[in-house]
Amino acid sequence: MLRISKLTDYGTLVLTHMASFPDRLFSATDLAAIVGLGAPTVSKVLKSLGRHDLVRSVRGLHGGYALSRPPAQISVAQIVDALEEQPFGLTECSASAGTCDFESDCRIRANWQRINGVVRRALEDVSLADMVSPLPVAQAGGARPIAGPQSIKGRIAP
Amino acid sequence: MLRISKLTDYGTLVLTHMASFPDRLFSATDLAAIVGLGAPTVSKVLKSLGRHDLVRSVRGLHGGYALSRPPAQISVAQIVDALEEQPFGLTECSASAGTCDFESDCRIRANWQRINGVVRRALEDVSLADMVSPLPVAQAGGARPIAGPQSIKGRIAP
DNA sequence: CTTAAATAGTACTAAAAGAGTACTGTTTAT
DNA sequence: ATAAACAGTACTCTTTTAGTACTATTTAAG
Ligand code: FES
Ligand code: FES
Repeated sequence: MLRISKLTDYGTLVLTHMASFPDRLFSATDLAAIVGLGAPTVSKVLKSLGRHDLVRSVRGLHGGYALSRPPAQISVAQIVDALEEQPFGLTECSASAGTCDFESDCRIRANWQRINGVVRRALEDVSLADMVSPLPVAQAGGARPIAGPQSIKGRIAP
Repeated sequence: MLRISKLTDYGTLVLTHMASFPDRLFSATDLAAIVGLGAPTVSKVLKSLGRHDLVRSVRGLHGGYALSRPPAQISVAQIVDALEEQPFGLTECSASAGTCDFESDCRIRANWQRINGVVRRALEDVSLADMVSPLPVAQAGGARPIAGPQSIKGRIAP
């Protein structure tokens, strides 16, 4: 429905918080508490982010996660790529080749790919650094967790 | 997963074909055959498009559908609005107010709304007229139907 | 060298969304 | 009167998403 998945949304939320304190190590449990989500969910998100080298992990006692680069070098597009399963693109045919039998004769595929390009550029243009400090046009507030059933649960449970 | 729904994709496909012959009346059955989809599905899409005044319908014998305005005045954004259920926006909180308890303190909501704006503008900038004739950067081919299980079915069945 | 606090990985279950179909009603030219 | 076409509704099946559970591995600290 032209939405990013909730996990991706959670990812931006968690990373945005981490970007406020780059270099600092956070345990998944701490982050979950801060952000108001369930610990297993945050854990899942961080593991995926780690596989894509957006965060680095330290195992063992007193381990945790930290950003793997400065916030300015992590874009929303990279977060989306890390947490969405499918390849980027608004339609299946325009996202990856070979999914449509009539690709070669497709009249509108090129247009969708152009649209995809614009959308992607919009996501690339926003970095974590932009997320913590307000953008030119926008005004920002404090910290904030995410809505939905599990965030409420996560909020109630310790 | 950052995709438009298949129905929306079908909508662009059907409308693009109709845009090749503006003012002409097409029955849902004919369009289904042309485009290679199931008749009930195309019917469903056209009904939704009609409710949003993108096509006008003529009932009764020899009835059918035609574009309600010139192709240049119908944007992809309008098609998306007509066929997607949810309000426009990449995240739930940024799409509509009141879905998140912590909206007032949200640090990244403004940024998502800015991203939404860019994405929406990209969709508004492409019209049906652009879809039939290639855009500056792209080259086009002939006609083409859509992939997937039901398109194959629609293709096999008369 | 044992323990406890962490991450890593995998797999499962349940809920939501999406897609397609069926059926019944209404309109209208012939 | 009939048949072709749109209108509306509601239902079922499938796919995707979300969340959780469980087990293994790592490592600082005592
Ligand atoms: S819709 Fe399949 S290639 Fe264009
Ligand atoms: S995530 Fe809910 S308002 Fe920002």
